[in-house]
Amino acid sequence: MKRIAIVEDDVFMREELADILLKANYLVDKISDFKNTVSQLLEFSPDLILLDINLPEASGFQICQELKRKSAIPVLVLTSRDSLKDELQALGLGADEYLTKPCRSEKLLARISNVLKRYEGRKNMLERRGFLLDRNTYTLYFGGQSVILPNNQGKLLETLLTGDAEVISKQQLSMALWGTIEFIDENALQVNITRLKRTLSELGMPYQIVSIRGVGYSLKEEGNS
Amino acid sequence: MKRIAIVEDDVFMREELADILLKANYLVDKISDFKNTVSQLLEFSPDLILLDINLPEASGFQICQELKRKSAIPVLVLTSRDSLKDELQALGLGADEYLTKPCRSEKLLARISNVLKRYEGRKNMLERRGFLLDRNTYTLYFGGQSVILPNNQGKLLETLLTGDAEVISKQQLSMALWGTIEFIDENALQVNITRLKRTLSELGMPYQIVSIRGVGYSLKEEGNS
DNA sequence: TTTAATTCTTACAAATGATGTAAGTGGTAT
DNA sequence: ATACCACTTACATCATTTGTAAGAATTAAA
Repeated sequence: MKRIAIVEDDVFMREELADILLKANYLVDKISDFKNTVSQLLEFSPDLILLDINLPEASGFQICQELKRKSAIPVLVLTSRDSLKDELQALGLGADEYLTKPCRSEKLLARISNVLKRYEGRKNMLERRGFLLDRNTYTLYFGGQSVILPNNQGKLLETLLTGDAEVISKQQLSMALWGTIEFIDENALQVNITRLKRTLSELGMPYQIVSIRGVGYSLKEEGNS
Repeated sequence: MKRIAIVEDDVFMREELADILLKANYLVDKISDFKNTVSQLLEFSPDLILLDINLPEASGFQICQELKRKSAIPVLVLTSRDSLKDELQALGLGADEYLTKPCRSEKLLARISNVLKRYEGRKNMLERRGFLLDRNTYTLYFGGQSVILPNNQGKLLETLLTGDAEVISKQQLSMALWGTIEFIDENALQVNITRLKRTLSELGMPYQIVSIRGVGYSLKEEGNS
């Protein structure tokens, strides 16, 4: 059963949407506090997000942009602002669908299942910063290319990407590779990192693995210090 | 530069659309004969298809369905029939987008580039009959699973799929595997076919490779004789 | 039913690729 | 200057892929 998060400040509208979705057999997460909307959403990690544009604290546009940067959850913008400009902006920010209220519930449901179908089978796909990584086979997609990463390199890239821009400790990486935190073989880890570095640079990726002395590694955009 | 095919019987409308697309820097293929629309389209193999529903010979719905069965080209249905029923049907048949005429050109272009972006990087993805095969790495996606096929099995499945339901000769398969038609090693081919069979059945695929005595092989749906 | 052709199965060996190990080089902070 | 940490390279081991070969099973026709 799919989970859908509703981001909508109007209580009446929110409940109506929730009702429609529940009747269509979806699980519903309702957001009512718009302070840390994005972190709340990531916490829920729904299969789809219904997003209003007019919100009290932040703009729906900002939320959409931030969501798309941090996750691969599909976003359906549902708003009463029927302006072409808004629609273009929303789509430009990566929204997957733009619908205007009022909207027939059948239409809404059709669009929702259309979007969900699009993302079907991408459950084990990790999409971050232009990377698309199959967490199962470790096939990596980037800029029209595709490469199969060896298992170890795949695990490393996966943990570096999910850690999201932060520094990843050697313990974490060791855990990902060998499932244990004891007796870390620093050298083996080192060699595997080197191999991943080589693979990424051969693909011409604008990222590079930076070592943080005594701590671990971090995946940084090229050029940034 | 992306190629877009226009399937629209109204000449005035067709030219207007072509004009809009050309100005937006797309290459345009115009279909004006609606007898073998699908084969014409597959011949063109555009990056996207603009499809009208009301057509003289066949229904746009049929065309959409057939297209989606035979190819992975995105279809944007653009019609003057503003009925929810039509929209639901079109989306149900796999259309990627449904817009009603008249439509602002900016909106059309935004939706087009949205759909194109969705298909970006899927250039070397072969999508047939529920299979999704990366022709580069031979990573196979099916029903939420993903597996890496060994090179030979990948090449075999690729040729079996692109040959589209027909019988594929041993010559073709031999060509795909070793790049030559001379000195076909029937046994080596045989062994590789067996291996592919095993892989597919392990994945629980509803297809099976049937041998056509003296000719070659064919990929058939399970249960069909 | 018998026979010959074709297709299939299985096991094995060579080639390729992934991984850990080890020894030595290079860089950095105090 | 020194000690520590990070990096490079080469090599041995292991797993996987692939062609080969020999024999079993299936099919079609007499």
